[in-house]
Amino acid sequence: MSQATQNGARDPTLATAVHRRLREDILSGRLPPGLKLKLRDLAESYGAGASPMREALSKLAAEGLAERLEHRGFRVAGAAPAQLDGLIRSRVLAECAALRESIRRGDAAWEDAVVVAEHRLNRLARSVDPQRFATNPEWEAGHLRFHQALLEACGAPQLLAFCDRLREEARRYRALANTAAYPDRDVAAEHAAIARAALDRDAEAAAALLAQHYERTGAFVGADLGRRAGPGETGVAGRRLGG
Amino acid sequence: MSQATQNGARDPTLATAVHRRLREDILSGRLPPGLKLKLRDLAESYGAGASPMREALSKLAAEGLAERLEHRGFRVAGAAPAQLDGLIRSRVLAECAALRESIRRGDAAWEDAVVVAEHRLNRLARSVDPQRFATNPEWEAGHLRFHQALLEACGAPQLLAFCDRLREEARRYRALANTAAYPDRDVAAEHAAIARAALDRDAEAAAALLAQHYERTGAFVGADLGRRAGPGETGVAGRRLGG
DNA sequence: CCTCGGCAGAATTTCGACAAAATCTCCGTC
DNA sequence: GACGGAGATTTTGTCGAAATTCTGCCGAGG
Repeated sequence: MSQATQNGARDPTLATAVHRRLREDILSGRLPPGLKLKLRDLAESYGAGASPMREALSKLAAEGLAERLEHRGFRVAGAAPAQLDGLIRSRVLAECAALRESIRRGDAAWEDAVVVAEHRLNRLARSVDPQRFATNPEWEAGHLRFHQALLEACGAPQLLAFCDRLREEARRYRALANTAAYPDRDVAAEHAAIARAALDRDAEAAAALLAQHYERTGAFVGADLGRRAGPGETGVAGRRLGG
Repeated sequence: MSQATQNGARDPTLATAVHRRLREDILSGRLPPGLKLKLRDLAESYGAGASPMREALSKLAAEGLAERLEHRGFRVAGAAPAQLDGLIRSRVLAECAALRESIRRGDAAWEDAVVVAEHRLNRLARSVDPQRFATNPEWEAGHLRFHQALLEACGAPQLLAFCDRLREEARRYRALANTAAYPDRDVAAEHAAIARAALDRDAEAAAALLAQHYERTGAFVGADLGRRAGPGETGVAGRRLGG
């Protein structure tokens, strides 16, 4: 009852609360790639001691969102275009494999879930403002659910968890590039095509469409990222904390 | 100079040393699935304070080798036959996807690496004792290298890291089942067939052979595991630390 | 002018003690 | 005899300080 605030008293332990906040700050791009994460500053900034902070950072490092340098602390993971390439490739390979298996094993309940997820996604507006593009959290959640539903029948929990992790990393790159709406694209149509192919049990077509879906976004984000950072930028330069 | 012992003073920090030892103890089966990991006992047992121990456990939980129960500490991850199924399926899907891409992208250097890895593996004895089966660490390392070499040209670092993690989890199940040599199998021939198909750029055949390679081992291990635990065993029962 | 060695300063890592939560025990009651 | 609850015990989670390690700087030497 008293857990009313958005992220207030929901976390049972300080370490998990700090982990969640820190992760959100990295994923949203508020903490830029390569930033040195000084324990003291963080502890003060997030209002926690060194122990929970350290634990949160350690977990983040295991998730790939931070890097650990022994005896030299932590830093936010780099985000160079080359790394984005590897990420996209990992995503395409992992998700296509999961999708193929899902199509092979999926039953009627899986089909229903895919249909429902796509329907709900179509009911939501991509942007909260019809004039200027501004991401709609509900649409993002629906989008996530749709892609999860597609893979869910593959029967490989670890692989699904891995796909979730890669999805989050990809979200970070999107936030960093701050790419607005993509021109010349009809994402709803792409989703519809993927769903149709999956429900038709056409694994090859569905995988190809899904791969295209991710590679297109990756190309846009990569171009924007490269434009900002310039060629040769590693994304791990030693920037300092801004606030 | 003083770093003579096998795993003695190599780790720069206590937390990483404890993490390594704890992980090895879980992977080798010395710490059985579902075991409650009490912080005090562990700290005493491994000769470290609570902070490094906690950090190691947190990392282990992120890797999937331990489970975290908020305010109730940690326990060794379960190892039920059903979980093994999911693991094998994840492995087959992930590694086959990586192998296909590796075959598609691999250059001459990749081919060389595969040939060399297979050759070296064949030069090593599977068992240190020709009479009674006892795993040869060198063969294990060579085996690991061979499978890594196969996938290495896929250009997806995250996916490769994921495959490494799944390989370790699989090793844990093998250790738990303590399966001796597999009857009616010629692993060297299986490896040779996989390598040949890969070098011939026959992605379908190579993936099929690799999948068979893992599924066979999985079936043996699963059978042994089921025989020990009995049907319905969850593998997360609350056992206590033995010493 | 450039390089090397050592000396402060800062940061990370670890320790031991404290506070909060969960589990267990034991007793009274139905 | 079984159930439920209050208190004691155990265990986890957190804090602040000490020890160890890294970083940057300054001066001596080539």
